[in-house]
Amino acid sequence: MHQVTIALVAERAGVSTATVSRALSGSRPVSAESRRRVDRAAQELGYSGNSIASALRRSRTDTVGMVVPSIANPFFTSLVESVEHALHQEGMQLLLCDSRQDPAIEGAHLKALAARQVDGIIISPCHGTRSRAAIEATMAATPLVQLDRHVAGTDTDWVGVDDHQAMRLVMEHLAERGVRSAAFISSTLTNSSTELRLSGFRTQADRLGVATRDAWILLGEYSMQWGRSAANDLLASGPRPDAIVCADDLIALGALRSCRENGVRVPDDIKVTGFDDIDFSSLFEPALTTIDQPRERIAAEAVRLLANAAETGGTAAHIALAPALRIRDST
Amino acid sequence: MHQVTIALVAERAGVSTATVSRALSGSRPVSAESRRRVDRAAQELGYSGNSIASALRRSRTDTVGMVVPSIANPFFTSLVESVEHALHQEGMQLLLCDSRQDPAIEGAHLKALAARQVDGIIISPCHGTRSRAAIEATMAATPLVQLDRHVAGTDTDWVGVDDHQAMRLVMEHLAERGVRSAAFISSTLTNSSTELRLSGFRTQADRLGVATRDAWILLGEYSMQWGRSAANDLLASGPRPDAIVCADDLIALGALRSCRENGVRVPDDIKVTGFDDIDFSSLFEPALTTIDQPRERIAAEAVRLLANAAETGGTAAHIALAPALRIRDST
DNA sequence: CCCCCGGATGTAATCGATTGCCATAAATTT
DNA sequence: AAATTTATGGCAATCGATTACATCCGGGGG
Repeated sequence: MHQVTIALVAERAGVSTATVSRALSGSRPVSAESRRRVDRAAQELGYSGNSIASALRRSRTDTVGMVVPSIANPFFTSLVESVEHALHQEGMQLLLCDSRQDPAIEGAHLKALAARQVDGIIISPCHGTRSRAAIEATMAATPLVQLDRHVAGTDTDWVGVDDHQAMRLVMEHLAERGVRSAAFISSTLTNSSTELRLSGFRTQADRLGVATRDAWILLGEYSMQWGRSAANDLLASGPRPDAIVCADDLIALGALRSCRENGVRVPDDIKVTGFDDIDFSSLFEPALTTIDQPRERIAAEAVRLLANAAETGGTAAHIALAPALRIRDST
Repeated sequence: MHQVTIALVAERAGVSTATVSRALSGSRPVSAESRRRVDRAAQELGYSGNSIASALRRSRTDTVGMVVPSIANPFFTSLVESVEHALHQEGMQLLLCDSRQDPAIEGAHLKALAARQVDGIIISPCHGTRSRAAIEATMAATPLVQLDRHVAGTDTDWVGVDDHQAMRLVMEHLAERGVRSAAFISSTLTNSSTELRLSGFRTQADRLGVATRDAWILLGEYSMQWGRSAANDLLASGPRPDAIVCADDLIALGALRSCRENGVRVPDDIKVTGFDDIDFSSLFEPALTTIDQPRERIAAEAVRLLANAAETGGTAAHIALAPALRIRDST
């Protein structure tokens, strides 16, 4: 069966292709009579349009590309979901790419997205410095906004959460609960949010008189496995802190598991906090105290920034949304 | 800055656009000299191609669309991830759509994907009957494969797991563990896999002499919340079964939680099984006994089917892969 | 010495929708 | 009644890459 083209519709409706195009898109007024005939012809032929041809002509694809370090990480999953919803509302679609924490794959994805003429790119860079070259090459040709994290030295829009503020909420809450010493489990990654959370932790610990020590700063990766093994090490050796502050929920859930395995009671013996408020966190036992990132809003802002990118060629926007503390049973 | 076109490259290399196209795509031989000049010119100009134009001409987009009922459901998340990987290997990209369990949204997505001339569509239909019309309309124009579930009466390729076989593994395992009665918590959805799991449960219970009763068949939705509340009901009233068999891991995790809250010990007082083997299942306490679906292979097969769809116009393939039982602490 | 063949290249048509520009007709103004 | 505006509609160029077809060249065979 052959593709139903606008020309076919035009012929059947007894009008020109121009009129068909106008009738269907409403880009210019068309007589009621014409519209009716076009609609009917399109209906009868099952015309559904060819957005490729349309995209070529308009140089708009109504598509945005999104690149995340790992689709399977629940935090990114829910960002992807929110972005998809936001785009769907605007009649746009999502090209999803997984960089698998690899700057080379990430670069390839960015290049492919640019070649596809996407209207914009939303990216959570996988590396704090090695993602830079590809991002800079891409942003020259395509509107780009960084999500959650951003690469040092790049001048693009960014939307995320205020990490320092978040750590302040966490630490003040712990201090109120009587915590006098705390460990911090995070990732070795060098991206902005990872670094800001660590520096926020240090700053607030100092400010609130919460003791830390170098051996209590454990850097690995964002995963339950790492959280579990890091907490195992922590609990096995030396004095035990009053609290374990984790840079994301996966790590925290791993830490909770380790505590249980080691017979350390949470929150009585030790308090544990996470970051992200993924779905599982509230359903774990004990339910995890964590920072809720306003994901819907982050996604919506990102989409909005891309939509406006064409107009405001001006300076890059940095939007740090306010985090919220979700107090649960782990503290 | 203007788009760098093939014409620009041609001019700079001192050859025709035809030669540039041939040199870059290798579609036809080109002299070593020409190739060198073209490569250099492309390099210098930072030419990156316009896949929209290419797609229009070739009527291939190197894109497949994927429609899932819920991106956030960990099982679908991991299918999405696997599909993305498989596609990336083939140099293709993924347009991801979330139908949010709504046949209307699903239909709109399918229509949009068809209009975008995707090379193929991978869908997990959100409804057993109401997804049918849209799927049938779409499959006429675009290769389509259903994943995991399929809609009754549609004649498309399908890849999933052998649900009956899976239930047999679960029930035989439980019977071996001495289970004499079992409840089943599932979803009200009417899609194939939901129904096959239920009928498989019944068949195997009969065969193995495991007692069931109507009040022990609880249908709600695929979520932890439902699993928890269903198990609460179950544990609150009447005699308690030896085991709770769940139609997916989310339900099972909710059930596990309910057991703990109700002071029912797992696996001593009651055994619990899931289905899917999502990442969290092995990290929960107790770790969940469940069915591992070979997601990578499901994804790979789906992509392969789409790739071959053009050639084999023949009959639809139904590929039911073998499930594997993962025995853990919950039994 | 002429013809044929195959490799390399160029020219221009093509994919399908959009839109600038002009034409026509009807409505309104002067 | 003439002039001007307004409302519609059509023609054909256009987006950028691919490719059918034509061309050109040099070498081998007759």
